[in-house]
Amino acid sequence: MSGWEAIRNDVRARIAAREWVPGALIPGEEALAASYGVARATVSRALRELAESGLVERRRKAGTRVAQGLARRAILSIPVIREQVEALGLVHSFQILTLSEGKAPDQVRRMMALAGDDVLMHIVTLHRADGRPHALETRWLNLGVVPGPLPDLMRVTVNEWLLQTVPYATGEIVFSAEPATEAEVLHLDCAPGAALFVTERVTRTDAGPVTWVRLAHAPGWRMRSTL
Amino acid sequence: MSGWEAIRNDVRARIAAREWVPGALIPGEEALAASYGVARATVSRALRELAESGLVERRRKAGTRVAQGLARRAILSIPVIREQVEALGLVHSFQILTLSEGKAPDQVRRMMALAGDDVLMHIVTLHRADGRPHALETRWLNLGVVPGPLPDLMRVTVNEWLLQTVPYATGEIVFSAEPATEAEVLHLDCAPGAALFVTERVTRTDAGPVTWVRLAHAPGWRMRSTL
DNA sequence: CAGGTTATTATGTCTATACATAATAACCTG
DNA sequence: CAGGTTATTATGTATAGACATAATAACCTG
Repeated sequence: MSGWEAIRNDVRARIAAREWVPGALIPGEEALAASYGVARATVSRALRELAESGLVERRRKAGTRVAQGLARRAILSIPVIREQVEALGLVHSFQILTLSEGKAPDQVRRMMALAGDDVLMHIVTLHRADGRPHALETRWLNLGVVPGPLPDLMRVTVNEWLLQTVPYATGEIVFSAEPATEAEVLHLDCAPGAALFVTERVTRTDAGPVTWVRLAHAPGWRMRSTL
Repeated sequence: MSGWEAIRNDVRARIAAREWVPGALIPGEEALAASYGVARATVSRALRELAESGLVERRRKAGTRVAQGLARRAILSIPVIREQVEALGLVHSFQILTLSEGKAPDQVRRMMALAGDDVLMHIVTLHRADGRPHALETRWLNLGVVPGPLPDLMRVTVNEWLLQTVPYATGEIVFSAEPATEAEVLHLDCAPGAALFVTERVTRTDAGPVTWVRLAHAPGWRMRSTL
């Protein structure tokens, strides 16, 4: 363990041990540096990490204090479905159910913040794990902002292709629980109204909105993370 | 915008512009430092941020390359329920339905990795937003590892008290969609089997597992994040 | 004393330099 | 040529020193 990590852990431990309670001011960088026998930059690095993880709050002149911000933070890794499935030791396969062009529904157009009445590509894909239905993907793709031609959609999923092609994109993601629609009952092979874990995602680049996708997972799907 | 941020953004933009495609090696820190006219440490800081956000991967001697790791990362902020509710402009209130001591069910004991047959405190709380049911919280609390006496549970939620008392804790969190149980139907005022967004969380300190909590949100709840 | 100006201070950033470390490439040697 | 040793290299960490910045505290001044 390198020096700044040791200091970060020590500060963490002292906060856990309630040596410094939430809201309290902890010693300045200079003082800590002296007490640990390191340079100020090293302490600074340690405290910066703690600030990024939300454990302390830092303000110029005011100093560093233990956060009483009542939030925990979790970093979610959102893998592509293939990796989700393969992580379970299962074989991933997929099947395109619909592939057409048209005007997206108003709700989708609003979430994508689409201005004109652009024509989007509409793709519905069923993902399987060891042959059993895993997730139903409904996607609208803005061909105007993706560079180059579409890939062979039989061989590679749109999502994986997008991650390669538009590697840096921002966006929003929403998680919810929704009762299975008729199409989902049919393709995911579940009971009508079954509780499905649904993620909805919009991604965009500077050039404009790229895609909107809704992923309905088969019943029993769990998304986990450490905090 | 400070220097290293400008460099981070420029590198980001050049990746977005496909000057460097996924998998490609980008120039070394020294070369970039020279081209931007800054010190190596400044470039290093910029690239480290990009590595932390998952856009590039760095390895000693091998250099820095654009990630083809097919995952996006999202940072979830998990606020306390009161803040969730107040963020919607509603008034939060809560009501303790059950408060007892006993042995937790095996499933909970397993998730908490409890060794002995410790007695835990069992607390069921109904949270309301503007008087309407918002979430049903089922909690097991390990009194052995929390310091000091319990607070006045009529005035402050266990969760907020824990965040103050045990500010640094690790844990796992699991999100899922589940059909409403009988108790949930009753207290959340929803249809039998309605799709509920459920979060399950275990937190622990060095001293041992602190708490296990299951939160079933009323239908329609959405959790959102940017990526 | 209210309101504005100035000093002070802790963090934020940057520099140049040095050495550590991990991973690869180049080199032997049997 | 296989297998192990050594050199090389890009990132990782640490250093002291400097200046920037934001926020507070102290000080005037009317």
